[in-house]
Amino acid sequence: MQDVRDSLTAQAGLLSELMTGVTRPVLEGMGVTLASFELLSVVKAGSGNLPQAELARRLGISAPTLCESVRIASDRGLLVQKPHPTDSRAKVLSLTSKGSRIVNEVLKRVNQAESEMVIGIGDTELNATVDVLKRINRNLAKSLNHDSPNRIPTPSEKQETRP
Amino acid sequence: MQDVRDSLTAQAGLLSELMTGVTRPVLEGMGVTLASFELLSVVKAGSGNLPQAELARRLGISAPTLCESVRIASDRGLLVQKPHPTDSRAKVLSLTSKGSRIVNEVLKRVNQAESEMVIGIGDTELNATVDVLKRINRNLAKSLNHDSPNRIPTPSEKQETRP
DNA sequence: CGAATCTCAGATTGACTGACATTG
DNA sequence: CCAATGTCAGTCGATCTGAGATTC
Repeated sequence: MQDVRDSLTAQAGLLSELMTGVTRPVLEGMGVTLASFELLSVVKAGSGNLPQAELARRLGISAPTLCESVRIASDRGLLVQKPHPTDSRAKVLSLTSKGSRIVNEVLKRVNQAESEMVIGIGDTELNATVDVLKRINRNLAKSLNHDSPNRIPTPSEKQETRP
Repeated sequence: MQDVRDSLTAQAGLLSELMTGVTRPVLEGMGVTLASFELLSVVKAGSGNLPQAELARRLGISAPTLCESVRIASDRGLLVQKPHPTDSRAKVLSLTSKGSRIVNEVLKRVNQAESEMVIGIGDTELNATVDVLKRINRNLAKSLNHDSPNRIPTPSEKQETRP
């Protein structure tokens, strides 16, 4: 039966969808879009010392798009741009207290939802599930890299796709 | 540790992302957007006898958005509109052979990826994983309905949110 | 008459490519 | 001189809300 594989992707997709259903109302209540929140998250993860180009890479968006996102978040007082300490082409981003507060608030709500969602499920089962998902993702990533080299290239590794 | 819960959502999200990474290049190769493909999928699932309003509900988009999507897909010869047999307000959609061919092609590629992703994973593990995911989603859906009634209402169940 | 279906018009969001100045 | 960074300008795809015509 293909049903198992099929519902595996379906259930994983549903889980993701439900989780964004958790974050969406929280973000709306704070007047922040999902795109802005994702930006704030990677800025936080980068501890305020990553240049915009690297953040764009991590978010999987283009530099101009990030630039616009930064402008919006900056206008709303969620983050600030500072010159890069050693490379004066680059700018690094860091969260304001307001931006930081928003990220923490959303993460708190997400953690709460994550606690609720595993009620009645044992640690052994949970670990086994995560393990299987990881193996599946490894397989999937391998088969992706195999027949479609869609990776986001870091700028130093450029190659001619066609001469 | 919260790591287990945390990586659960992360891995589920990654799986979804990787799967869209599978479909995207196939769709691009056929000149079809993801939104169009999703429309074609639900049209196929509805066996060509669902009115647009119901399709919009299933896709979670508004009627005008669906109307526009239909126009695009119709212009490209992927589906056709026909009058509803009994309700002359409504129109039903059905796939053209071209639209049907595209859906089948993408599904074939998805099935192939799904086969590859479970290599080396036993049936028992797989079934257990799906089972856990289903339970998690049930918990999550319950907690969502609880503190934010965000369901898409079918038009006959309307209620005043505020008088 | 109220409700449902579809469509048109206008606005918004988030992404893209291309071009450009500045700097490494 | 070439590569990388950030930004501006223009465009596009997918969504929304509001309004309207038609039909149940």
